[in-house]
Amino acid sequence: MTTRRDAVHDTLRKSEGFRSAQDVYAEMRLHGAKIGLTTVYRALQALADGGKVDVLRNDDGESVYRACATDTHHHHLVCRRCGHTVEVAGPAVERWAEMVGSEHGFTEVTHTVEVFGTCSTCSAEVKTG
Amino acid sequence: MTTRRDAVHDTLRKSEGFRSAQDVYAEMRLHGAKIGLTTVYRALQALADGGKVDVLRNDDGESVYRACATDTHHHHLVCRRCGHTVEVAGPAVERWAEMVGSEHGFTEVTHTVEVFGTCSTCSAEVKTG
DNA sequence: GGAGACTTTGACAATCATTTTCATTTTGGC
DNA sequence: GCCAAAATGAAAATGATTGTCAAAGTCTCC
Repeated sequence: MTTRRDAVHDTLRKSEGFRSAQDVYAEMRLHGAKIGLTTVYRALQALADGGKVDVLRNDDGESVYRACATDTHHHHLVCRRCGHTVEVAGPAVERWAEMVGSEHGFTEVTHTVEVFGTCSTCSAEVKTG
Repeated sequence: MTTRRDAVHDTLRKSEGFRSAQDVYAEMRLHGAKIGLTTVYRALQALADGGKVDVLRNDDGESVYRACATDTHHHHLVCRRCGHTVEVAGPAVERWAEMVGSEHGFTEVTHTVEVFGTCSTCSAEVKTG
């Protein structure tokens, strides 16, 4: 029985940027889906555990999710106004993190890197509007 | 009247790694300080706003704070077991983030970079214990 | 020294995302 | 059809954070 989980995954796929669990839930209900908030949370966690979606925390500390195009390790460049997200690979950062870690004797080094900015569309709007 | 705020700041200074607001509050009470949870939150926010302390989110989504040695922009290498924290500068990362942003037409680019690992002390413990 | 204005404080209630609980439903195998 | 295991979801619980508001502290001006 993975219908619900698939539905959640589909909803994420159709979204441009990162969406919160509450967000996904609200959208699914809007489109008439019969699903509970609990299930959305569980589906999202399962997808994240399985590496199917990426998770990060927004400024409010909420978990936000995104179905990413690539399976490989990558980071995100997120517009802080419209949420538009670009996936970026950064071999330089990977190497840097590894190096910094080993320099200080740390092992099993992982890292979180997120880049925020204002995308061209939004910065144009700010100027005109 | 900045006594409380200073007290909060002092408590942070005495700490090795990142501490949550609840944590700081509990510790201050332990040491006999008469202070309210609300005030700790407010003090921490004020300090963070003023750039006096660094904030990040731990895996639980809690805000954690740290009084850092340097005023300049830097990142952290945090031991995921003991919380031991090393401040690291990473010009390479700064440049990378800037580059990635401008490549995609993003302006006002900021970034968050945190590196987690297991420090030498802890990895030794894991092996023996 | 004291009055008044303004800020800080803190107990408590309110919020809000997330998790837990638990009874019901569904699915799959037999 | 029937049973066991997994999935579902409504409602309650949790827990960090924020808002409220009255009491207390601080400062200035007299």
